[in-house]
Amino acid sequence: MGRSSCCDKIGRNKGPWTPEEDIILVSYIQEHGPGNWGSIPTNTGLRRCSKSCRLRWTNYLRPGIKRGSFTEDEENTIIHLQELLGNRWAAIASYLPQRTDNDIKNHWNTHLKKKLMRLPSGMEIDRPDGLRTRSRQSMSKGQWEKKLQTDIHKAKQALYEALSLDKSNHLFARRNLTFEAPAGSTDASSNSTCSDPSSGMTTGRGYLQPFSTYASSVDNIAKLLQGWTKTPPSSSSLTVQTKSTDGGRFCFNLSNTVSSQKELTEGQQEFQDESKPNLQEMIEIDPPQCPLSLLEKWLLDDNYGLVQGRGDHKVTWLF
DNA sequence: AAGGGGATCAACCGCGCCAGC
DNA sequence: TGCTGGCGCGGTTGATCCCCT
Repeated sequence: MGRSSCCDKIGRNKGPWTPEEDIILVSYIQEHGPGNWGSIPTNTGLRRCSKSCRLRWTNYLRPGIKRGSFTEDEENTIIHLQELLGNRWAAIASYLPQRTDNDIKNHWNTHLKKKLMRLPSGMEIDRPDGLRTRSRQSMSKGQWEKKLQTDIHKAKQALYEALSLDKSNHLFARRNLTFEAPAGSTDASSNSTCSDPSSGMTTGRGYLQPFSTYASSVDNIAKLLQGWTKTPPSSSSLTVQTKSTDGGRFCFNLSNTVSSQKELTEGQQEFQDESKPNLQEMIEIDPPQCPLSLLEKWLLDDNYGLVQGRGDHKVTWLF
């Protein structure tokens, strides 16, 4: 007989989480930071085991999670990494920080496995960068790993250049942007545009995807936390508007204060990085000094975010 | 309109690792 | 050195959704 599950304890809830439970969990983590999962049921009165709390947070409530369908690029990355690493979903997820290992695992089992099975042996998978990779019988692992590193390096370089060009404008940091998903869109991250009312400029989803990514995640939590706030909104703020899944307009802001973070413990600071946005009916965003520096750090440090396991998704907070 | 079956995905389960004692 | 508890991970389950007949 195996040992009994921690969830088997009398009085423990099982099954789907209720919005009330989510609120309790998010509120607690907002205050104390993630980790020390065992103390959560005790301190919050949640009738959930520590594992369940951790899972709920990492797979669903954690900010920065990108939900919705996988892009072709993401799928190809997963396919290659699966070939390289096997079913080490956490390791694979570390290359796709916005996706959870559970998501990737599910997507692999439900879509990609079948997709690969349908491909005749030797069929090539198109990659957006023009490279072509043979499925199931590709180059050696070492070769592919090198190639992956090169691809990542190229992507970083392109991003770095893009940011260098845009730094002078710093549109999203200094100005009031309106960020809208098309009416009827079920995923704010998939078809969003961002416009700068002062310049009339509109950017595509690539440039501001971090916002939309966060929006899709915030959409889950913000609905639960309407009216809940810890700190008053900042005066110089960035307002982001999107439309919620039910078609109604949905606004949020993010606030980020670098100096205050220095006084926090490492664990708290990591959490602050992730969860800084105050989730309110209308949440406020300060000019994202910290997000940009995080991005810059990632750009400048080859190892940043690439070798960290699932528990250390410090780069999930991308802006 | 109803229901059957496949697809999807959130959540659970059990094992292994590791740090602290 | 062995034990214990906390946590992470991969595999699996089951509820719900969706499509087809």
